[in-house]
Amino acid sequence: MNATADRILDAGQELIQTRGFSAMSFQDIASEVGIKKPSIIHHFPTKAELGVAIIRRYRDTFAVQLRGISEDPAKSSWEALEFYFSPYLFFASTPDKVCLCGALAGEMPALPETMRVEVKQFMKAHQRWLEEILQEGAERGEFVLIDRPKSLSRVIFNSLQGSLLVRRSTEDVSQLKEIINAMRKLVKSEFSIQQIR
Amino acid sequence: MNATADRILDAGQELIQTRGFSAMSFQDIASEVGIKKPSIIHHFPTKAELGVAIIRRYRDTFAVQLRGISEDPAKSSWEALEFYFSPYLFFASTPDKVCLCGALAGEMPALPETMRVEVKQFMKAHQRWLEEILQEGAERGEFVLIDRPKSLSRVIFNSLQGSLLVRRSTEDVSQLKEIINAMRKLVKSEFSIQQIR
DNA sequence: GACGAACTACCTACCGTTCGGTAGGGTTCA
DNA sequence: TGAACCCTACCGAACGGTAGGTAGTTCGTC
Repeated sequence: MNATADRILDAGQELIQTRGFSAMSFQDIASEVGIKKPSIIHHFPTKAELGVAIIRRYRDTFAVQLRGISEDPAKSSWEALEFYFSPYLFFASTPDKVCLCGALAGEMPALPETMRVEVKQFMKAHQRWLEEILQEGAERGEFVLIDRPKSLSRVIFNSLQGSLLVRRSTEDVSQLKEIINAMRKLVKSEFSIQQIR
Repeated sequence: MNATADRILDAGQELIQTRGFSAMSFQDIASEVGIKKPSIIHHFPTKAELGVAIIRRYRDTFAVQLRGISEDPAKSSWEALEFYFSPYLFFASTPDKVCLCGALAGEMPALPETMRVEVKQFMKAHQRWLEEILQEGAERGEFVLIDRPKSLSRVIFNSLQGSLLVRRSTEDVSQLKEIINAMRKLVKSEFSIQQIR
């Protein structure tokens, strides 16, 4: 019983995450939703405005969920981190989906300026969330960080984004799971250290 | 004094690395090289064939250079690893360039089948190279690996690819340098371990 | 309660532009 | 003489977006 505008956003997001913004057309969305092309333009006057709306909705829902966890004192930092991993694990279970911001980052120079602004804010928010989770987990003693939270959050974030990207080009579907396992170890220092200089 | 075909490949590669294959047109290349559009088609009959030629050339030159290092007994595994890092560091010094295979991986579902095959081989070769470098370095005692070479090579490869991607969306240009420093530490276990379970 | 204004949602038909690609002619040079 | 190279002039299809119109709903006013 979704409104048409929502179904347009759904179809558009799906197409961006699988094929990319440049390769997605109004016609593709129209076919998916079951309406005609100008009807989409009725709801979102330009392709750029549609793109901005998709990014904002995605970021907002993610932000709300994450804030819900971080502000709940019953939830541990570990649970927050696992929640942060969960969408990546979901994407990895699909044939070709990647994180929305990763997909858009891949075609930044081709995006309209209004969308670039949104993507940048999106990226910043992601890195900040992750850094806060690590920082708090370290302060609580849940994590034993192998490096500074800022540096570590970048390694984790970039690895996850890269994994989704690389996974598309390898038959190997387990790659992201392995990366996430490595990241779990990274924040708990569970590696079997052979030698320390 | 390059031949026209080479200049077409140069311009095409540059455009893929900055804007992507889908967003690159024959007209863009023609303008860059200073010839007309059909002249490009004279050298490369279809866009897909041009794409394949660009990937093969890129992969071959990289493979030759890397083999030259790995087969030179005077070169250490550390030097091989640094050589592997070097193109990423170069890309990071440009405004928007990413690794060719990373750029293409981002639009895999939109690529012609012939190109997808090449990209897959490209990815496999990269991961194999890196794994061999790590393996050999560990056997020589140059590296002290914090995890299995296969798992570690994936973390490194994905982090590097992800860094180039993410860097486009952040003002922060130092991000890739930090990642590479973290990776250097990762293969030498130079982290200041706070606690080991 | 009746009625017209205004609005939303969606449509058909079409615009100019750009896309990848084709046909065929002219020039250069071995 | 003929192959390699580059050109002008096209093509059909698809692109984002516009113009104009038709239903159906909402709402203020008498």
